[in-house]
Amino acid sequence: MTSIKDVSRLAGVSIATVSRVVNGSGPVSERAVEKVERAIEMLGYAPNAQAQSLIKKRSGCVGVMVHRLGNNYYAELLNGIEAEIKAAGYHLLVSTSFFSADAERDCLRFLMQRQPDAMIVEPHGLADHEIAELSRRQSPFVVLGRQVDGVNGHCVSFANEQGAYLATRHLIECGHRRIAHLASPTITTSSAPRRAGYRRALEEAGIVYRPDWVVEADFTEEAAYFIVDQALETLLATEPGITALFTTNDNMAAAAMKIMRERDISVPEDISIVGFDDLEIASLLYPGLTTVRQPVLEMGQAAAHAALRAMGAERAPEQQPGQFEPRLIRRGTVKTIQ
Amino acid sequence: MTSIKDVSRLAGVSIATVSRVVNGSGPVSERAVEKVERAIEMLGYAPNAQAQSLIKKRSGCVGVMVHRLGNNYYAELLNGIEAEIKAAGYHLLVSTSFFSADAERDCLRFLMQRQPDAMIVEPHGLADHEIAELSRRQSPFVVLGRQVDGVNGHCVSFANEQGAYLATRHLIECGHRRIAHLASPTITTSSAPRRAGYRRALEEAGIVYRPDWVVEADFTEEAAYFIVDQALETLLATEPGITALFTTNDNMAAAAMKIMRERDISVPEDISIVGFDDLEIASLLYPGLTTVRQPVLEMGQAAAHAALRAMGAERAPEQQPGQFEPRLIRRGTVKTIQ
DNA sequence: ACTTATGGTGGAAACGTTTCCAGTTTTTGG
DNA sequence: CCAAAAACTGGAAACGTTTCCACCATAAGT
Repeated sequence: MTSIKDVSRLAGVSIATVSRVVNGSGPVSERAVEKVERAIEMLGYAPNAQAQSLIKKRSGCVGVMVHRLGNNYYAELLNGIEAEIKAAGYHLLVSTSFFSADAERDCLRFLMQRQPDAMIVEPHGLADHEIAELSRRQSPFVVLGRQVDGVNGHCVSFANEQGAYLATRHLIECGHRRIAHLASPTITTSSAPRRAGYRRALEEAGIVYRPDWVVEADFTEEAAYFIVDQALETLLATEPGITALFTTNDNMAAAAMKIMRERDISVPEDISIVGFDDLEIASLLYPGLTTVRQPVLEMGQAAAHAALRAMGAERAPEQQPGQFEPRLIRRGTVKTIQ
Repeated sequence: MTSIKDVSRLAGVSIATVSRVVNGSGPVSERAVEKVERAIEMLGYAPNAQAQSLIKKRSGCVGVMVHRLGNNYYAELLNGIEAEIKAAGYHLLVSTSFFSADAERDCLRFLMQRQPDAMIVEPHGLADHEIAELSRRQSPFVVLGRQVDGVNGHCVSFANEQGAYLATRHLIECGHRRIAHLASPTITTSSAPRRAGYRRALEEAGIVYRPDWVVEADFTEEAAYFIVDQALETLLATEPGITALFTTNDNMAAAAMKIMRERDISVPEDISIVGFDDLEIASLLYPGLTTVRQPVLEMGQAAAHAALRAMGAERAPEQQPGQFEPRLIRRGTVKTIQ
């Protein structure tokens, strides 16, 4: 790697002068500019970003922690984040933390050691107080997916409980009373509120909540297929059987629809389904998936905006809401019965 | 931010000693270890990764350039890359370069300035010679998606021409002769070979190639929907109409299926469809999408392995093939006619 | 008791930059 | 033509580390 020293030597000027022409700071004679530029060209010199950020106090990077990359939900989220961050001239340092508090701690430590100018994290395993403490170490700090008290920064979240409530209430309004719930693992932040929303809608309608009708499946689709398959096995065996299913996300709903098809159970004729998220797949499936819209892209953008604003970026847009609200999207997987 | 100096001061030892206990290098007395550890604990000290990699010659990061994040194809690819890279103790520095040579140059420059220990890039706009030249600046350098001559590193690619040939031949074998092709923009590396494979199958069967039957659509799904809609408008209007469609990827196929449904064109009764990639969505759609399997996850892993091997990582697996081969996956979107 | 290993320690150079300061040259205005 | 201002330049410190080297003890072998 060629350094600034090589350039200064070749150009016959001092290091300071090279630095000035590279950064356009301070006055430099035309003659010197020319010599330096020629030397840079010849050597293919590019400044070492590590050395730069060591002395300036900014790295030009935003650290991002999410669970996985290989998932349409996170793809969408990252898309929202990246577009905004990049437009403001920053770049992304991404790391994943599969579902475990330890992995999250490791991930965060790694990211923070690189001195990012801001952090955007989506914690699941970490407790609130730990997140709050961490947020004090890194100034712009935005947490995605939940509101945590005492955090030194911004939180961008979604009204999961209300979303699940809307989904379940919709099924109830369509005459369903035997409604199962395909839930995500309890470590997921959205898991508990979605279960709660489901339960609230049930109880509000005077329907008794049956714990054996909420079954847990993994978030990953590959695993989901088998687990959903197994879960449905049990669910479909009960007498009288369920007439509707509320799944904790669209991917699970898609897997459930496939499994039902394989078992000659018609959706929505035999069983109605409501998903969650309204990812692109929801509109591509047949029948179109009735679901609860979570504006994932916008949430990513909001997180990025919050970070940019806190960094004092020029292009920092106005304050966004901290919590996003759900909206029911009716398509073709719910049938009105009786 | 607390530095090693703060720790050394608090512990009452020299900077060198602190460094030794942090890294477990060199001999340190038990007493000193204890004092230093207590000081680290109290201050919450973590070494500055930038300073570290400035003097050691490694950063622990692998730079990755892909086009977009918000796409199931890239999500899968990144998943493959990240899992392997992370397992070897490295982390990802990700940046996207929307389809333009300039954006790719910028992206690469940014990434390389951070002195990654290796680079994994998926170029589209850049010419071969430029990539080859770039590869000489950064030692472990792996290029994804195409084989480029003279590159100083490894290439992981897919036999796109053959894949498109298989897809088209399958349609021909099922009796189709009026087959259209929904293609990706020409800047995409996979675009030309897939068009060529489509054409080869046609000509091999003595079917005349009609340029007006290959229409171009954007890679992004949102745009795809409208463009596919428009493209199909023209395609479906021709007399005698097409009986089959080969799309350049599964997302486009999914969009096409949706559009056909909206127009009361039955798949595969009225029109057969073959996709490309075999992403998860292919098996989730109804009817299941017949497609050409591209092992995206494995390709990501292969790229990561190549990088790790070149970095001399302990956990570097054996040599992977440079080019992956296609395989036709038959599901339900192709009907045998006549 | 005298050399020789050994364990422990701190000083200082180095990594590649930016930036302050002081110095030198050039320009400007009278 | 002279002083003052402005333009330009290079030296050196600083950023937070690691690591080489030298030093001092203490312990071990003759």
